[in-house]
Formats: sequence, C-alpha cells, structure tokens
Amino acid sequence: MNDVKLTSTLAFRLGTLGAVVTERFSARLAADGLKPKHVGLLAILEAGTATSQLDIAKLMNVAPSLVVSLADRLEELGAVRRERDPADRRRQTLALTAEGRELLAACTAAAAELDAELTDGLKPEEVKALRGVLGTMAERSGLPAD
Amino acid sequence: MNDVKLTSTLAFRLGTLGAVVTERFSARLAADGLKPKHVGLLAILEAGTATSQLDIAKLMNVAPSLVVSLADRLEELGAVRRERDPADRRRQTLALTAEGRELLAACTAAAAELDAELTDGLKPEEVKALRGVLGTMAERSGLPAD
DNA sequence: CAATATCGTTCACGACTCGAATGATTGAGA
DNA sequence: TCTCAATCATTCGAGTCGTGAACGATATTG
Repeated sequence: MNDVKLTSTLAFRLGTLGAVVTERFSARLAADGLKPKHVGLLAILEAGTATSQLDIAKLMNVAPSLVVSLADRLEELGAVRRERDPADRRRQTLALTAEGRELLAACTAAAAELDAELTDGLKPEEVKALRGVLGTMAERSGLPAD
Repeated sequence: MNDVKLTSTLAFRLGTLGAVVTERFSARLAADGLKPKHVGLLAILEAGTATSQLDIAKLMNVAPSLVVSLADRLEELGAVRRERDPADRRRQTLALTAEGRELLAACTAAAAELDAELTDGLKPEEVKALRGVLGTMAERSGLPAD
C-alpha cells in the first residue's frame, strides 16, 4: 500500500521544525526577558495592523486576556504605551515607544541571525524559493504575509 | 538602517506556521484521541530507530517521564506492546502492534491530506523544492531527516 | 559482596493559555 | 433622558503540557 513516511510529510516536518526554531528563537529572546509572542505583538504595532488589544488578540489568534499580560510586560519594559482611546474609552490603545522600536529591532536582528544559521550552506535560490513558498502558505493560513 | 521585517524572517515564519500546522494536525488526530507526540513515537517505532523508552526520549528531545505517559496511552489503545528486554530487564521495549501500524497509517494519511491542503495551488516544483530544503534543515537540526 | 550507575515510574511543580465572571463604557431604543 | 444590551479590558480559577527530583528495580564494576 501507501508507504509514505510520516516524517517526510510537510505537516509533520513543519511542525517539528517550527518547534525547534521557536525554541532557538526563544533562547535568544530570553536575554531581554521576552517570549516570541511579545515580539509578535511588537511587530503588529510597528506594522500598524491593529492598535486596540482586542484587535491584536484576533490578529494573533489568542485570547484577549493573554494580550493583557503580554502588554503588561511590554509596558513594564517601557516598550509600549497604554492609552485609552479618546473616541471609545473602553479601548486600550497600544503604541510603540522609541525603546520598543529598538527592542523590536534587536529581536528582528536575532531572528535574522538565526535565519543565517538555518540557511547556512543552502543555495541562495533555494532560500529565496523557501521564502516565497512559506510566504504564500502563511498568507493562506491567515498569518501576516509581510 | 536595516528595515527587515520580523514577520518576513524565516525563523518567525517557520515558528508561526509550524504552530498553525501542528494545531491543524492535532485537530485531525483528536478523533483518535492522540496528540502529535504520540504519532511521533509510533513513527520512531516503525522506523526502528529506537525501541527502549530512554532512547526514544532522547530521539524526541523529551523527558523520559513523558515517554512513559505517551507509551501508557498507546498501550491502552493497543497500538504498542511493552516488553522487558530480556538482556537488560531495566529496559522497557516498545513494539508496534498490527493495530499500531494501522493507527500510524491513518495518522500519516491525515498528515498527507493536510499536506494537500497546504500545497494546494502551488507548483509541483515549488513543493518539491520546499520538501528538499525543509529536509536538509531538519537534518541539520538533529531531526529525523527521513 | 558492596557500591555505583542506569532505566522506568511516580509525583509535585511551573509555564502557558483559555474561558467565565466583573466593572467600566458605549450605543440603541422607549 | 433613562434603561438595557453589547463591547472592551481585566482578573482569576482551571486545564494542559512538560520537566526534574525522588524512588525502586536491575545491572555493572571493583
């Protein structure tokens, strides 16, 4: 019959590889006392895709209550300013501070370093193709495509 | 300065995409009462890469105590037989049963379906390239390359 | 034979995330 | 204007997942 191996499946491989990569990314972030989700939140703010906590939660596919604790931590670090939306005072608006931008830049640099390790020895066109395919797959899955 | 976006980073994208994919894979596995790690264990047994629980734990990058509970569940389902190694009675040897093979086949089929969804609309050569690159990256990270 | 190491197991714990309950604020309709 | 329902943020309790520290059984070494 069909003797496809589980481990050669894209689903399984993306899953396991994704896990080790986030693990490695986490390790680099640990120095700043952050988790990947904190950085994801910062990236959303920089992109301007959402500013209210609820919108951020939706964008991150995460419970609103989680955004509260992420924002707490980021505010504590001075990376983010919390302001009530004057137009709707129920809303908390998150805004990147200068420190937040620096922090995000540092984390992005860490991710780029990791990229270099991951793609070391690969042909540039392979990397380019990988980027492209992952981009379209991310887009399809409702993730930020860029 | 350098305005690379975090979200276009391979590390970040592999991480988030990996999470989404395992989530979707988990959903399909839920019907059988399994988690991805259960299936990973089954795959190791089929590949014959390890049979003792400790070796399996090492291969999975996981605590030995976790393998205990995974094996408990799989034994409960009749997918795995637990036997003391006659040569070293401290060792528990796990062996796939016929049911276990069927179960693994079903899970592999589920993963393959998911693959089809993920790659739908992509050019065959893109998919092939993706497989190749992910394979070498997995291998580099100490994961089962095939 | 004694001392030490190894394997599997149990158990208590920490990390992570969610969902329900709560309070503040808004908007709709009588 | 005055309810009443809906919405947003927050807190809090609970569930899941995985780890690491004991512990008992077995093996190995001197």
